[in-house]
Amino acid sequence: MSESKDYLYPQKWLSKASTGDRVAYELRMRIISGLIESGTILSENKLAADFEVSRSPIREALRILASENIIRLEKMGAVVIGLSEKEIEEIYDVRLLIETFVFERLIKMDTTNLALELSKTLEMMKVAIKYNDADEFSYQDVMFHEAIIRSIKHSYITMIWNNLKPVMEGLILLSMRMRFKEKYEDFNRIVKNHEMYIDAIRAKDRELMIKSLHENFDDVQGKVEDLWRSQQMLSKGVEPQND
Amino acid sequence: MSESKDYLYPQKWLSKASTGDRVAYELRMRIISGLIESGTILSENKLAADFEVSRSPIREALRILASENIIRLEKMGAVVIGLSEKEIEEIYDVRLLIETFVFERLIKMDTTNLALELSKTLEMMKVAIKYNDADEFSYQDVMFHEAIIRSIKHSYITMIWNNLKPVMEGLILLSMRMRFKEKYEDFNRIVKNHEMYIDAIRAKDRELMIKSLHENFDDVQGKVEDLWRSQQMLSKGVEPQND
DNA sequence: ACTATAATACTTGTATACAAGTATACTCAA
DNA sequence: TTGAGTATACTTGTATACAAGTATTATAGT
Repeated sequence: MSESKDYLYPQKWLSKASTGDRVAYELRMRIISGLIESGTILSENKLAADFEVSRSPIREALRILASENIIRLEKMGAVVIGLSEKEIEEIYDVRLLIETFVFERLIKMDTTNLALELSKTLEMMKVAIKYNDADEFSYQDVMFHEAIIRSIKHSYITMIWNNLKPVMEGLILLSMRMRFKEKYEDFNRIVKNHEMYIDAIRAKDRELMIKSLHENFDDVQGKVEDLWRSQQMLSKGVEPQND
Repeated sequence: MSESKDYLYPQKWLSKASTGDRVAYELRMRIISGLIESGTILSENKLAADFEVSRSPIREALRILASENIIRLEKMGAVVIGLSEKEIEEIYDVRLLIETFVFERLIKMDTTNLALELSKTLEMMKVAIKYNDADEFSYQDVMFHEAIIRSIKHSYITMIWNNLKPVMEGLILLSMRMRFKEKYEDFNRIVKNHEMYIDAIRAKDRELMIKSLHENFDDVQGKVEDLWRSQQMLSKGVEPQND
């Protein structure tokens, strides 16, 4: 894990991660970005050689990615599933599903502290926009939704989130990096949308929340084609995994 | 993995499983059943010695159980979380959530084949009841719900199911073993309930489906206290993991 | 040219070895 | 008795070795 290649995943987010986790994060980004094409067969030995680590952390990484449904472990090799538009839609189905569930619980709770935390996070997002920091913006965006989901303290909803989060984060990272370069004006809408979400939580307004969720959904979902373009862009200079 | 202890998980279901999976299945049962108490700290070395395997499959098993939220990996050792009533309720929350989602999709599909498959599975359940085979019954019960969930071919809903399934299966196994001994009359109601579910799917009757789901929910959920009693019963003769 | 069989070069699964870090217990000093 | 510091026995993370199985390739026979 010490090669000189460009990494797609922000290295500073990995300060405490084990080698296995690092490999998983990086491999995930390469798969989501399309750098490693769907259908590719990954071998533990080749990956170990590429990342210059032993098979142990590679195996660990492959199990993680398999549990996220972006690869499939077979008898001989791991087959890359990747993310087609269908899968991305499905991810957002699940996000909608769990955030709707969460909101129903939130309605019965005191949401003052949560709303406050979300406001803070949104402020950070604004700063990230100001300083053109796509990665930091993505991080805060993910934290925004994580804060909402964790707030109801439902361990099995949190479990689903934990399984979904890495892929979501990857998607958001790629999407935001592209937009910071090409669609800077998008961020006004994104900020507005998050403000709407906070208002919905503060006011416990179910309709407003659904509206905001769906707009956020359309915001990412509708722009998938752009994302694929951006992936082409980001893929330059790094060679594919397999021959 | 060749010790002479009594196993809680049906060994014949593990014919093709790797050592790591076997350990995971067995450990999961011991945790769910309360045989290994919540709060216990599991060490890889001790587990490896107990199961008479190396640390590699043990590590694999621990990762699996951690992703299912029944243990928590820490710096020194894995802490058993287990299943309190809160967790069991949460599992059923999620089952309700995803099965409701699935049903909405089913309504837009041709459900003839699915209804047929479910009828077949239900027949098998009846045979299992007739021959007093709790494990076979549990297996078919799980397959019943799995068939429904898989039928919509939604990879991320399937992913959630895959994460939930092992724990659900364990709960059902323990619950059914107890009932076959103590509450045989329950099975009439369970069969009726599954028939209702099939009818709902065939007729695409949303209300009937919700009714059946909730009854099934109450059926297991309401009987948690019994389950704990049964766990005591099943736990006899096997000593705990830790000292 | 084509099939059957054997050799080979891969694959994963498991066991083991070693390194680095952490908690515990013990020793020595005040 | 109490406290600081050190030794020790544990822990996990990673690398490596080996075994068993599978696909592919090469070879021999027709």
